[in-house]
Amino acid sequence: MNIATVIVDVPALGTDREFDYLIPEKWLGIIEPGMRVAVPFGPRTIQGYVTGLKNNTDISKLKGITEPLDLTPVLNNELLALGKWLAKESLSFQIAAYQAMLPAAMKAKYEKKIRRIDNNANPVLDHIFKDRTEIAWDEAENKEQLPALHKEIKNGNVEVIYSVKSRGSKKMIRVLKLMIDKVAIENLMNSLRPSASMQKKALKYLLDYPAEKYVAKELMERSGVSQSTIKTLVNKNVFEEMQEEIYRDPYEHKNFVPTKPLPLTNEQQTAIKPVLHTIQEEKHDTFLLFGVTGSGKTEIYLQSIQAVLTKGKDAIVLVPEIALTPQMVDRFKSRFGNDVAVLHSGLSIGEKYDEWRKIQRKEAKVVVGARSAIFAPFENLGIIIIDEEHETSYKQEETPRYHARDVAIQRAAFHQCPVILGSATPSLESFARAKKDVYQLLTLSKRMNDRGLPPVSIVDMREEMRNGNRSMFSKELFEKMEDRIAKKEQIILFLNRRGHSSFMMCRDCGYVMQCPHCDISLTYHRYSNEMKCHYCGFDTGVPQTCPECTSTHIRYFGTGTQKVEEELLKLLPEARIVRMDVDTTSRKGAHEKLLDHFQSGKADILLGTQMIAKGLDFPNVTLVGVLSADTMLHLPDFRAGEKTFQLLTQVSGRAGRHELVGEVIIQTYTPEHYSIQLAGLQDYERFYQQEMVMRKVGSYPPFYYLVMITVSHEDLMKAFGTTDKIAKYMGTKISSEAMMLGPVASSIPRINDRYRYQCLIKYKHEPELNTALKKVLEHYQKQYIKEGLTISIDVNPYMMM
DNA sequence: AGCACGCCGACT
DNA sequence: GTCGGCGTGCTC
Repeated sequence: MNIATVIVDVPALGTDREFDYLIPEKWLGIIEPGMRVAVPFGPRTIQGYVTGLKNNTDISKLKGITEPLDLTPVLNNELLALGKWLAKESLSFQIAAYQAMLPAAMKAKYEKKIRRIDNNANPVLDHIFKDRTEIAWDEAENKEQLPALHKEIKNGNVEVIYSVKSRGSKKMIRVLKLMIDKVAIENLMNSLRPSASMQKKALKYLLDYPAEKYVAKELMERSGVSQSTIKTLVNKNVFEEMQEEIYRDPYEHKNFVPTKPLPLTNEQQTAIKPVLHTIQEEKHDTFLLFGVTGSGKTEIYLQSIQAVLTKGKDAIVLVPEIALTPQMVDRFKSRFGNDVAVLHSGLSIGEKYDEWRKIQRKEAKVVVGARSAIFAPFENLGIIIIDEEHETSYKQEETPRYHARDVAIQRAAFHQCPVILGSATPSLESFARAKKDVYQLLTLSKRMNDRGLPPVSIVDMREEMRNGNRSMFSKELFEKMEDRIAKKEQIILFLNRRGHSSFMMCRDCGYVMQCPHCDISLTYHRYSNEMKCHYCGFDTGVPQTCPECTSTHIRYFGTGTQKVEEELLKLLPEARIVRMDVDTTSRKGAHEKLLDHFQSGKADILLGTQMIAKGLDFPNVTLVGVLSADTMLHLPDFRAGEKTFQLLTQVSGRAGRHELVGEVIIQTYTPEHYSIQLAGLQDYERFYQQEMVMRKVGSYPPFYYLVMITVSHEDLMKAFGTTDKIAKYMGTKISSEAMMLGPVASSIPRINDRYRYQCLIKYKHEPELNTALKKVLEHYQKQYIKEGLTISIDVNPYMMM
């Protein structure tokens, strides 16, 4: 077994396969599948992943592996196979799959240097190198020394060297291990010359504070001796010097109050029983835990995990990024203490790497994290839990475009363990599967506090308008807000749009200010006093006069969180407001700070977008207001109704979770829409029935599977023409049962100066579809990548724009 | 993705 | 006649 098969770090079609390398004698038995290695590839050295070992190859001119980059494999056999499966399913490169499965810190960094190899006097090289033997390629490039160096390369006086640097930043600390006992220390002290006072000081410290190991820095500080004294003692074999890895613990300064399993209600007991049974039997099964908000799903997760840990196995809990609040993490940390690793996007690259290492070194048994935590390198997985399973953030929107739910089921089948999908508003796909007994349905219909769900009142804003109320708050909402503030209770206001106003229009000529790079109107941001594009980030000043007709009658339409905040300050000057949206939470830790502020009662109103809809639990909140329920409903997406229903239900669930009775007000211009009506009634079953009819009529999931092909190019005709050709080609490759829609311009026809066309395939069963799609990629990617054409294929898309 | 090899225009 | 443009094709 002296040949390794390697997937190299070159994301291209031609290189998306295994390459064979000879394992040099000195690495034999050391290099294993799943390790990262540095390998020569063409003229350079790059990173690769060893996928297997073998004895024979058809390749005659085999190169040798340069060196291993890991001490132990970073991917086990299960994960290696999973990556291969993932690449195939999502039509992406295997290397991209492996990279998505590992923390970003493991992505290779490359260094290109020029090394001097002549020994003769050479004025040109003497000038360039001075007294160094190596210089960075970039440096030479910046100083425009490359032409001269090229000549010297030809002359054989310098060579180009490539190296792979792992950015894996293990944080190391110098530790001194005590090698002699107390008696020996005393003997040594007595034998020292009187002038060696510093050494005596250090040794005295050792006697005063006995320990096996000392952190070098601490020892030096506390005993008051210097580096050189320590060095002397190391030379005298008092200490052995070593490096130890330390973890950056983002929760270092937090204390967790340990919690015990809570008694389960009858309903919870019934629900958890089949899960525990599956854990005992070590079988694979997928459960859909359908429980209204506040019905105690989390306690079921916690106790299922407890059962898994008792069996000596590990658990993965996925939570949507926006719900990965300190509140949620605390619940797991409190129950399982240091066994919990947390992975979310708020951590730095280094912190994420540390959490990952904790899992790999088997120091954590439970991981709570966002989407990518599904790849946690557990070897003995006992359960996978996906909370809020309907959340679209479980679908990765860049390659590899995978859905965490699919990966979870794939992994659980391998480990023969259960998957729990939990939600108060399951995705139609999952609920349909539960109805067909593909998943086992577990239901929690009662809230823990035995209160019904809070009453929801739907306010018709058209009616308000007719009655002369032109503000963004209906009479009912405003009165209730005044009432709550008077009672010192808290309010959550939800608005699904950040910024100030959604667009700016000239009242004289109707001009709407648009992004010059995207076909979308610019959003007015008051505080920064800018017009911003929410798609490409473009920003420009706010015009005082209409750029079209120079009129000064400019008006801002639509309402964003900023504008609501301003209005609130005017209407309820005594109210203290916390605004939470992308603009106020972009700074690290801001999210937590704002929530703490509200939690501790330092604010009366929490105003925010999406991010406040999930998982938050504030006992003192008794009023939830949705300012405009329609913003989502009219998006060009067949899931718009589903998303609206889910969002309204989630937001409503924020009220009255504890002792105080809650109330919800939904403002809308389309009160008759079934998504809004049924969200008001909190009737998921009926919503499901109704929505399924719509899906059936429209031939959408869960009745059909989808594949979306999006083509973009700076030239409109190029984008359209290519899409058209692809659509025609794919049309010939699918059966009569399937449907080919398009090409059509994307609903945002231009982003970042690139025109976008798309086509959609709807199908039930097409075994040859993947092969045909791969052909399309091969054909076009090869031909057009340099012209700047991009083709993306999204299997089971969630973003329809 | 790089980079080298390879075939056509403006210079010592 | 050579230096150098960037168009294909390969990388174990």
